Amino acid sequence: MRDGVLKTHNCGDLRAQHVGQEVTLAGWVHRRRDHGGVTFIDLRDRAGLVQVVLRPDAAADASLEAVAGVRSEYVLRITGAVVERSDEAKNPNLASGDVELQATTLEVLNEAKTPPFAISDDIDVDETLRLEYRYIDLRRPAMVRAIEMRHGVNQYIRNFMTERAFSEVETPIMVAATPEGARDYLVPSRLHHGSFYALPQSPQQLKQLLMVGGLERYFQIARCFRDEDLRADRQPEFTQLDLEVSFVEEEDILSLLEEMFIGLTRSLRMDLNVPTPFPRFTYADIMERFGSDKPDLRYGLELSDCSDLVRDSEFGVFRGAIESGGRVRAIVMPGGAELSRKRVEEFTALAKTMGAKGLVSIQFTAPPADATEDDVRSPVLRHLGLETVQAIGTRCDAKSGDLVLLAADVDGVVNTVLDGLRREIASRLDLASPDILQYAWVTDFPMFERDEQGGRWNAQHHPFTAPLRADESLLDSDPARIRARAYDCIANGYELGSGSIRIHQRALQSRIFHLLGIGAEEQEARFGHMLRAFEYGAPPHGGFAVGLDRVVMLLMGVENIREVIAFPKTQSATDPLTGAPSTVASDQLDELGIRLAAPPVLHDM
RNA sequence: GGCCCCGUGGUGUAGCGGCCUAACACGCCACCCUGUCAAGGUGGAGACCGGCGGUUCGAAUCCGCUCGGGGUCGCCA
Repeated sequence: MRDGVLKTHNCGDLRAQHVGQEVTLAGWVHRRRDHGGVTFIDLRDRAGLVQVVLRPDAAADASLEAVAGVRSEYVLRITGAVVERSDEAKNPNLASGDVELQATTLEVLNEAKTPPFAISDDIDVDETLRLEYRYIDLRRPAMVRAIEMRHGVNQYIRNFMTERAFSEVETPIMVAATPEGARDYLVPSRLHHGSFYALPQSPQQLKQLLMVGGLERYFQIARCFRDEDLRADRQPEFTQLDLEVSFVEEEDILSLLEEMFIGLTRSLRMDLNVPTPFPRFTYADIMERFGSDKPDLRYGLELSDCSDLVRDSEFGVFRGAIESGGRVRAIVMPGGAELSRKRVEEFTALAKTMGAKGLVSIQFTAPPADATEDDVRSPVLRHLGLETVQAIGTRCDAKSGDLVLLAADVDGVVNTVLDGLRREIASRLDLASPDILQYAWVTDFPMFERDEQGGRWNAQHHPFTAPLRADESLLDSDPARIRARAYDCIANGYELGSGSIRIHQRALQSRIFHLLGIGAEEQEARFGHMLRAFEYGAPPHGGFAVGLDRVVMLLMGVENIREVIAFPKTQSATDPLTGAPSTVASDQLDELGIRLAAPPVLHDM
């Protein structure tokens, strides 16, 4: 950085090479050590810490006397000489620890109240308090690193995309509401009472229109908004790398993004192991093997289908589940045979919270193939018989000392339950290495899924996704079997992004809308602009969107998206710092033509 | 909407029916101390235990409701 007026150097940047120079620093008092005659101040700025020595004696400038009143987080400007410390006085724990500043003048730029919590990485502070005082929390080194990591990601992406002839295009934040998909955040219109803008869930339609507009290669680091319940990896507003390309097929998009992810990770986290090329799975395959479309692939723990082994057994729970269209599948916990009954019951309790009616356990203290009844501990040994139990153990590839857990239900429930158990087992056995970032692709998603009532079809990805060419013939006969030209990127158990090849022909798009239960009139009202655009020479195109908050989260090795967002919201979507959302004055509502159905509810702590 | 966990001085915890007019560490305040770097020494201030209502002779400790926070299932085209 160019020498400034208030400071010539950063505190954290001072090194032996600066010895002999007179410098002026400005920063915060990280710590003060008053020894009577001499006082040490660790002065902190964004770059780090440096020790300043102040000796306010008769020979010194009178300004140094102010050090007596200096407290933590005071903002100081200090001029002095950079000197090398004596060998005994060097501090190897500090990047600038070989040198220190001998202060000649001191200026208090601002005083500070004692902060509500310590500015330190190794302290565990209530998160609401951190958010209420986020401007103090951001001074912690971990937060500084996270913010800088975000910047690094953004910068890498902009360079990468620019080098490949992509143009960054901004799209509107106030758009038309889309009843499809997630709940919209709405903005009332003053000029059109009763009408609302929506904040975009993603720039999906606009980027497709950019393709029709001939842009060919678009990207944007775009803010997206979805009014749904929050999670550790979900915020109501989040940032996506949004991109769209014309004249491409799946392979173009996947290889472009794979190259980007590899380069991004290696340039920002050289120490991380990134297995390449990224493995690819079809949706059907990955669901069968892991029960999830975003499994953590740093460990195995694959699932096994045991339905055929128990179909004819006397155990009614299994038989019943299969007869009503379900299956019996299993996961193995290596070494789980030594768990007490109580510990095994914990798995059952966990499974029940995820919708399972129960969970069947089998503990093997011998290889399943030649286990006797004495080598098997299971509440259903008698119901299934030793032979079946042996067969289950063999099917699951269980070893002596392992625990097999079986869930019986429809696929949806079994997948949720076994995915949950798989994560829990991996967590207990500490199977996920923090040194690996294991990316993977998932392709061939189903095009449609039934809504909750099992009635009409919904688009699994979104209604502009093209069907696999080979499956187009099923449009009229068997929509459930149609696969979409959609793909996800996953990493370490998170969905990082998804995309698809889009429909670019009006006839096919209209046909899909019909299948989704959107009639001609509704199509015109809600999607007329898209259909019309497709009539004016829409090129084949496809794209992708990457959840950048999650990417930064993985690169920082944290498990919470709020740790990499400067001003995140709480689980109930509030901001303790600014008080959002807030009530508004009644004349503000009057202008918008809005009357509240009920008086606002004010909450106290 | 469901389930689980948490809520004690500024911060983090302990206490889990009477010994609590609440303990410990860090921080804070004052004084001492010229080389420390999580400085040190001496002394001191600071919470009525998220809120409300019950149970009990008696509650921070038990119960109910409620508010706030976190995790998760549903939800997230």
